Amino acid sequence: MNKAITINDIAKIATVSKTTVSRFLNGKFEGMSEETRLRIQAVVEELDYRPNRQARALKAKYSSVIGITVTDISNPYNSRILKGIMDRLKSTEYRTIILDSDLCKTREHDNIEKLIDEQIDGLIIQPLAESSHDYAEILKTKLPVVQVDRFVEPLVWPAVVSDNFIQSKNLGLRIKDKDYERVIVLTPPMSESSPRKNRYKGLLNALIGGNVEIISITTPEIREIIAKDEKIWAELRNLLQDKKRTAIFAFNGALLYGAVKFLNDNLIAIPGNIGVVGYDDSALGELISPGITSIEQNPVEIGYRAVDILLQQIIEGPQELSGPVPVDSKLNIRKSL
Amino acid sequence: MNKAITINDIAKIATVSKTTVSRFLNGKFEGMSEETRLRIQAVVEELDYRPNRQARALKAKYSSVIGITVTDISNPYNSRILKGIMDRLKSTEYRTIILDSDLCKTREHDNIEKLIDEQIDGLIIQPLAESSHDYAEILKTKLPVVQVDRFVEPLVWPAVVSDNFIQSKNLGLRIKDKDYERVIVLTPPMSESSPRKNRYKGLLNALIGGNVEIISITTPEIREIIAKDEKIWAELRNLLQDKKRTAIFAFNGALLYGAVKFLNDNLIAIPGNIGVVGYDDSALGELISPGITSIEQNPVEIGYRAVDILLQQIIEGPQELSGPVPVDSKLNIRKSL
DNA sequence: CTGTTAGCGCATTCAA
DNA sequence: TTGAATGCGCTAACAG
Repeated sequence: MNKAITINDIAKIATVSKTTVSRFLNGKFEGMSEETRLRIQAVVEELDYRPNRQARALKAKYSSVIGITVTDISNPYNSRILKGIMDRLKSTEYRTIILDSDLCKTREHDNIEKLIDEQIDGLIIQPLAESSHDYAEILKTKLPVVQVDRFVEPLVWPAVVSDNFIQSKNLGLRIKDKDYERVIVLTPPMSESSPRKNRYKGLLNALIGGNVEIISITTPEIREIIAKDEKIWAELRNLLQDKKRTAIFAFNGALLYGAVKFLNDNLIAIPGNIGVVGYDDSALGELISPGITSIEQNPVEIGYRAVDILLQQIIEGPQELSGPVPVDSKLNIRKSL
Repeated sequence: MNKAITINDIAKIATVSKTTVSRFLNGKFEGMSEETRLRIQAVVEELDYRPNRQARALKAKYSSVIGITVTDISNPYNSRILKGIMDRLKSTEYRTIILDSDLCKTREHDNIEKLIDEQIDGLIIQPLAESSHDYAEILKTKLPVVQVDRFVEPLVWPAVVSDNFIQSKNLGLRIKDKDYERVIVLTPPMSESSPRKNRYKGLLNALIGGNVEIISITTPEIREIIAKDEKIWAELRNLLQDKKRTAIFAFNGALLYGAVKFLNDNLIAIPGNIGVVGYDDSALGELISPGITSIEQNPVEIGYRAVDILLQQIIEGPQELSGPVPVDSKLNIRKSL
């Protein structure tokens, strides 16, 4: 950090005013003689000068940083959303600050405040709260926001999410076709997450009026890769006592893997009387015996789209909102159901 | 962003000078009357005042931000390192800026420059280059740095890494015990990564002087979850022609899963004539039939330790260096080898 | 086409 | 025990 060189140094050496250097730095070449431009450029390159971003942000009132809150950064699905975001942003001026809420609403709240303190120009949020009203600290700013993966209602910010309803509906149809008498849904609390709600609705929509029974087991939020909470599996074991022909539908990868493990451990063959299916965050379903039929989302694409929408908002101001932007997911049909 | 309140506002309302407010904010209470302190405190809380971080950083020459570069943020192993880092940092003043090098050295270089521009107080790096000399832009600063997962030599910065040598050596011993005639190592280029080198060395150390042959297949860097590059598997198929009793040792999760998939697809039963083992980034080995014997690292712990060491450096200045700090990994013995 | 001037919000001398 | 003055590095009127 040897006495970083500043705009003043450049100005002095190039024998121009710092205003002119500033103009140069910001690409405002209109009405600047080619000669001075080249002169400044030479000095800048020579000294490998890099403007101080804090100073710029302080003065200019924009920071070129995008804030991001995710529910849990160690979740492989989330980390692929981040990949998409960062990849899309790499060719721009924007930096990101990523904060992990660790599935905790209080922390999410703190994180948002921290990000706002950071004078971010835009926010990408995977919301944890139940309603947009819970985000008063954002609402009272005019900050451009886009939601990813989940969204809160009323829909005041754009949202980019998987096509949960459709895909779960298709799956519901498949379950019906396969003559299951019952489906057991494994999900963390639905009230807190729009995808879960929509997955449930899709399933319901496919099964309504038929004679397939739907039961849900509501689990805690899962942080592990394989859900091992004994209570969940005890409850499942209980339900399975009656030997009904049952499809188990896990709403996330950890529960899906947990279910597979449970069935393995209990030597319950699949797909026999019991079928298993679910959302596969790690995309490893094909390797897990007997081949897990699963829904594979496209988190990288979600990240891409979110950035596009956010930048558009930042540049052109608020846009029309017409419902969440769906990103296709894919049903990988394998053996387990 | 409705006209954010500043230190001036606080000063005015509390009828003190901004100097005093500044002192208050920085906890310099020595020789400040309790009365003014309480008065300022009241106003600050009342207005929910939050100091502008850019201005503070501009003036104070430190930013309270930690920069991080990872090779690939979507890698579940890396995302767990990040989890550890962020988790450890949450109780501190520090923020993080994470940049993804996407397995590309040029991008890593750019990222480091960007981070330095950001006036970071410290850097956590998962290095992609081959030597510390490749990091001239860091070396010429006095920036506190700690390496995670990998390290470059000569060792000029602390490094927190898995106990690669030991664990691979143990594995080598196991391979020898199981009477394999040959081990085929699946790895991306070793020159670029200290863990790979040390895993190889550990294996070698266990096998040297015995009569187990070691062959490596060097693959490209893998970005997918399951390595599907046909060239790799064609080469493996070729080697396997001779029906030698072979242990396949994959140096990362994607290759491990790729190998399992290859063997599945080709109906090669494991563990029979062929055994499989490897580093399991996703920690799903227990679910993959027939149960994959694998090495499970502890990336979260690596993150923790890295933060501890970095903060110590930031606060107390450079510390003695005595080799990389090892973090225990674990050999999960299952069926595949 | 370019420079002068005036801050942005804060921390830090130096005085009082 | 407190304040006035100064400047960090930059951008943006407003002149010229």
